[in-house]
Amino acid sequence: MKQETADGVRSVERAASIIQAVADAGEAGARLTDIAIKTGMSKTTIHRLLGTLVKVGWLDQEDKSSTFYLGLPLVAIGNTASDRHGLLDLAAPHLKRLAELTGDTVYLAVRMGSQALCVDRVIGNFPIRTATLRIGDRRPLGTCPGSLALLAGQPQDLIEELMLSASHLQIGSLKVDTVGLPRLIAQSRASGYSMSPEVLVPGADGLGVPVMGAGGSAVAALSLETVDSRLSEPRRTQLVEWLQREAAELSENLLRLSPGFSQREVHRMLADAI
Amino acid sequence: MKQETADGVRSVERAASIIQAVADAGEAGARLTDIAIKTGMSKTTIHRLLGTLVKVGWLDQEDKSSTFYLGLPLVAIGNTASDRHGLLDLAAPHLKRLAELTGDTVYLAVRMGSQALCVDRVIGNFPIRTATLRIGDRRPLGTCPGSLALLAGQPQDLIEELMLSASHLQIGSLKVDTVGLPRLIAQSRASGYSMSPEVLVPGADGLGVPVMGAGGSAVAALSLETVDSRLSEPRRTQLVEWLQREAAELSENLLRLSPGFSQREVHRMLADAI
DNA sequence: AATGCATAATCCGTGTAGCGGAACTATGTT
DNA sequence: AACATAGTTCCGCTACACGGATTATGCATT
Repeated sequence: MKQETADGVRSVERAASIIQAVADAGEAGARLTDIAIKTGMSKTTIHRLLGTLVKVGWLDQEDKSSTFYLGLPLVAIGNTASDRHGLLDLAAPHLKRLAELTGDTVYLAVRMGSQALCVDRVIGNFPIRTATLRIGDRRPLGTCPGSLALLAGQPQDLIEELMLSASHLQIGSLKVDTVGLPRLIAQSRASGYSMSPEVLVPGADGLGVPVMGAGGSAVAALSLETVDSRLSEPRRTQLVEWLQREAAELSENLLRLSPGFSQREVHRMLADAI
Repeated sequence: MKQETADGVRSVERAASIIQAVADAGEAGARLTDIAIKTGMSKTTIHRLLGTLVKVGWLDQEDKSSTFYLGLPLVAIGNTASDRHGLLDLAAPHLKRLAELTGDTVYLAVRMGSQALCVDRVIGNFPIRTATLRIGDRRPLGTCPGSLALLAGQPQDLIEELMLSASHLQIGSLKVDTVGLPRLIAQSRASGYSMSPEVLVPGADGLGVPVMGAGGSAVAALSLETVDSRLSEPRRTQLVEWLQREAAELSENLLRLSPGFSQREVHRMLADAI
């Protein structure tokens, strides 16, 4: 065998590995050698690519030290990425309103492969604060209220596929309860909201609801995290109601403003309308 | 002349141009031809790079349409980028507290070249909401309260340099008042806070204070935006006091937890301490 | 100071990976 | 049906990236 299925621009793939390595290093940054160990690429190559990456602003070498950090321009890029179809702007008022009504922490998540990606959050004013997820954090679908709502809102065939997918079975320390999951999904669909399948943080718990897009599947999820004592019955029904109302409104705005239709389809529809 | 000073990995530079082009296109995404027009590169090259960029997850081609969006993994990367040295985590409680105390919108900004980059914000509960900046937005230094505080907090020689820098004179529709700026900087330094040099959004105004890092220069700025009627005197003094207190605490935490010292220096200091 | 050990920067010959013009296909428009 | 526009594939040429070897730098230890 020559190369596996290597088609693609090598340098760019390598550059991506480097960025990923630096991102994994987190707030502390990474040095050339760290990256070499992590990626297995030769130091020479990394050195060359580092130069380019610094040049384009994706990496940053503070003063002239040997530690590299992710470049600040990536902040703007990342934020634009999370605003695809204007979702962030549309959802912001709903998140804010929920956080005010409930006092708890509210999250907005979208699906990224077999994971849920947290793209926004608003922390409420209730004195005891629970804020487990940060923007950019990922969870395997089905392991927290939001990601469960997102999963349950997918078409059935996709659910099967996602549950089977190997990467889905275990990501980090979180393992998906493959056995119990179908029941949880059924429950979510029946009741219109999702509860946390297992307690991740002792004392904290949450609720999630799907945000429907065109085609009847979930494009996002709104979820809420609070101390478990504040999820008991009189309050829970109220919370679910609020979440569902905001999700419905958001869904409506999404469908009106950013259709999942191609330009051609829109054209055709406009033509028909005239 | 052969090539300008072109050293660097071409493909990666090109890939960066493409990502930038897609980012500039914003929430609506970009097509191959759009990118070709914007970057001036040949379609073949773009096509090849697009393939790679999709493969590494930096671009996303929804279903199989011809529109490319920024990949969701960039959200996580961008967020890590803004958390350099743990700034985001350290600052979050202060932002939250300020937003609660004041009811107004609070921003956290850092310097990126001759611009200020907004890396976090919390919208307060006051019924009239002003939220001009979004996370990832940039402003030339000196054009808004936060960026002015950031500028005034730099060492004098850097200020001169930044004010001279051509790119600084006009970015987008914002033009820096080069003439009035030195006075504004002096005022900011004397009073310990900055006011908006000019009104960007009618009826809205703000205050900014620097967050000091090691070496006595500003590493970040806290700022606050509100309706101008809420900035008149009895209240303004109170706001400045709150901002300065939070900035001071944040500064202290920054110095304690994430020093600008190299690993060796830390080593030596620890050794001395024993 | 002197030595030793990392890590980072530079050099350079080799081979291939990336380049882009042109031709082709697909899709929507008049 | 003919046109227009956007995207894809082909292919030969060369510039460009590769990585082993070498040198330079910066910190710790003696």
